[in-house]
Amino acid sequence: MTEHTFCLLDIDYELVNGKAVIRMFGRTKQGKSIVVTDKSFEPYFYALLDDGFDAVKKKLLEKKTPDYEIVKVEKVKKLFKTKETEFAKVYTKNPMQVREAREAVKRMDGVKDYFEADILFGRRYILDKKLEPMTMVKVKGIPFDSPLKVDIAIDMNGEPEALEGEIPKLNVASFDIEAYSPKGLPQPENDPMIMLSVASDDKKKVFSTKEGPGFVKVVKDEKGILEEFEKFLEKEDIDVITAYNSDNFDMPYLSTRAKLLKHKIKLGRDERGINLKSKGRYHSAGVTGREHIDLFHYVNIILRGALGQVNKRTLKSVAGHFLKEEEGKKDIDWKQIDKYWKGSKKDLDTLYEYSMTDAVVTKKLSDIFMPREYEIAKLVRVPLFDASRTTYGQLVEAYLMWNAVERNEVIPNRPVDEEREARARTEAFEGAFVLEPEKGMHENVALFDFRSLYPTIIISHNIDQSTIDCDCCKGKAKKVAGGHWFCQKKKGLMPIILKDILEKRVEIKKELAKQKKGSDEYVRLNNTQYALKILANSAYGYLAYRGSRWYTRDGASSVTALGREYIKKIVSIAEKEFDLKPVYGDTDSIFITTKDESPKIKEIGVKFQKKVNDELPGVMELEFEDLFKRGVFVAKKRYAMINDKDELKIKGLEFVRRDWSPIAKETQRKTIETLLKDGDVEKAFKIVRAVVKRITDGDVTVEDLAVYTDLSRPLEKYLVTAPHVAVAKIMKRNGEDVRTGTTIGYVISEGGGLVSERAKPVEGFNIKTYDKKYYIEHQIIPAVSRVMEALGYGEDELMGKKQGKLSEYFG
DNA sequence: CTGAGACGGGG
DNA sequence: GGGTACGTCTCAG
Repeated sequence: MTEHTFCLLDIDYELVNGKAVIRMFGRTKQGKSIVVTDKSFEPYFYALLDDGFDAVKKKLLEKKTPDYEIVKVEKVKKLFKTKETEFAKVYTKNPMQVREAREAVKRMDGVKDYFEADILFGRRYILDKKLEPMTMVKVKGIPFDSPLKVDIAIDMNGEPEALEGEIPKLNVASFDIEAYSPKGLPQPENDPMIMLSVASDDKKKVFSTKEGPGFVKVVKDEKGILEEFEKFLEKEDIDVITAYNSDNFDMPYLSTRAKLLKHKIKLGRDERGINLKSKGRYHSAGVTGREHIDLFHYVNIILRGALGQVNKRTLKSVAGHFLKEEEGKKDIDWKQIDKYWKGSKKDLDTLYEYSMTDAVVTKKLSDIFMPREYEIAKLVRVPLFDASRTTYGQLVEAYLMWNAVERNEVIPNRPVDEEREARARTEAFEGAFVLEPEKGMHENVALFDFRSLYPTIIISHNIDQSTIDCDCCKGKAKKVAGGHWFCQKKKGLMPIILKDILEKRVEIKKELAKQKKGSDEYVRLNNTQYALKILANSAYGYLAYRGSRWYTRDGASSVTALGREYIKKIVSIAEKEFDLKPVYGDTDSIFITTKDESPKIKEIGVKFQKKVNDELPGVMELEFEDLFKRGVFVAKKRYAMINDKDELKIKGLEFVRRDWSPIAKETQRKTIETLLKDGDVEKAFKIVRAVVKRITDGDVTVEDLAVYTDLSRPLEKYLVTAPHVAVAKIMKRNGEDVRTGTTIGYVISEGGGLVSERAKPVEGFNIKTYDKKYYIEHQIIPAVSRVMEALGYGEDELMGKKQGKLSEYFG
């Protein structure tokens, strides 16, 4: 018997003689890859009874069907809707039988319902054994010969034990592929892969078929590229494979190419290929024993809010956001990849550089993102593979689930389809309160906001599925805003875990303050507190999420009702008790200044904040956020601010979308910056007028006007003829090969009729024929008008139709 | 305003 | 595989 301590990377199971064997994959303290099997774990679920346990047990064990086999029934006590309740714990022979068994059991006399019959076997194991993915586990067992590609294989004896402590260094590699496709997005059925690049901590390689710089390893053919990748993963003993949008692109591509080349692709620690799954819009690609993590999910889910709508979620944009410039993505025009590939040696080297950089940039991003993902997986106790692909709601749910198990509470079922749909159909309830802004420019504005408003409301008022309108407090508990009451005797699971999350976060932030900025421990703690913040902020949404196990729509609407009450209350305190001027407020924040907009707001604000906090219940708190020297409020949710450090805070104004021309985007940016930095409306106005004049005078380039959009499907599949579709049709008639993925660049030309009828291809566009009126009225003016209107300038003035008060400048 | 349909990332 | 499913925006009616 040997003992091993390893970091739990992944968990799955294998059927051996009709029984499930748990497999844990990881890396030991000593840096060896390991698989640990456990043959002793049995699948089960709970049945809620309304008849005597013994009678039901007898019936269950007697039942003989080919679909499932009930091997054991035990009597257990669990908390069910806050009350201790008796359940039958029903064991089946293997996990796949649970689905059949649960329905049959539910149909039996004496059984009311089943519970916890929809939890994946590996996750069940983690929950029951109280393990945490991405932390250390100690096991004892017998070594055995495994066909898996691991250093150590152990068949476990006894129980696994979760341990505190650092995890060993994991072998992480990033990869990226390039394909040869003369037109449009590469199609794996037709277009070969020409190179694959990998980057780990100490290796950087491109596998391809042509000679190139030192980092290129030349192979015979495309199949050789696949084999070289497999060899790399095996030799470097890779634990985590990361890439960008690889669930949707690279992995399916590799899979299809391998199939066409009649090559059995083996990227995992066993002989199986890539396990591709597609559920609706979401795809996943897994390989046994290694974690394939697509960083795009992290960007798309976790960073969504942080990046805002302006920033695209392309690798280039994300790299630009997180990496220093010199580390950034090399950019080549990928429409030209085929030309670089077939071109001169210099062209080919450029392509190799590009391919290599893509893998390196991805690796650098994974160095930042993966440790964050580790902390998330650990906190919610879901294997990294799933945690990295999981939405906010599911993360909260996972956290509730392990807490329910720890507290011996029954986990509520997920809603069935009809219930889900019914929830989706219910009318939306009133959301947050937004204070109508005082439009225009303001100076010396202080911003205060509630620390975790919704979580603290849920905690303070004990809002939960199990506590809302409870029988035990009927008539006794006071109804809160929104008209419901919440149990005064028993705490609900959601308030309990939220309190726990907020307290943990405070602790970690204290600890963080003691650490040296940038140290390993600092980064780890910072990632943990970030993950806790994500969880806390997602809790409210989860209450009203239609797929939620702990759904309580009325609970969620009570949260917003209380939120409205609190924010209105502080607006009133600012006005009535401190004679301040609230200029804007949204949900949990308030922008205030003094009546004369003086710097005195700084001192008065301190007193205001203290007064508010004295009145708030325990965990609730109003915090000082920032002081702005100037700001322009345009409308609800649309404003731009600048603080003393000259940092800009722009919200809602970036309705610069991809169908906007560069000249419109640039004009909007310049205008806002000028307004905030100089506080000079006239100057901003001049900028707009100058651009309008440039357009009128024809002083622009095609690139100023061009909008680029990709075709997302075959041309004939478009039902609506958008401008880029119309242009694609023209290009096709001209003999060009336009297909899915082809980027269409177009400019709007002058003339009559629909915009789409006047859209012309960028290439060969006669700059003299652009539609001046369109670019002024539908591009420039809309981009700046909302801001300028808030400052008292109408569209007519902007366009110069009316010689308003600025005629002196342009007269 | 409401409902249906497009779209994201990837080369 | 004990999981069946996203959120946001635009445009037509």
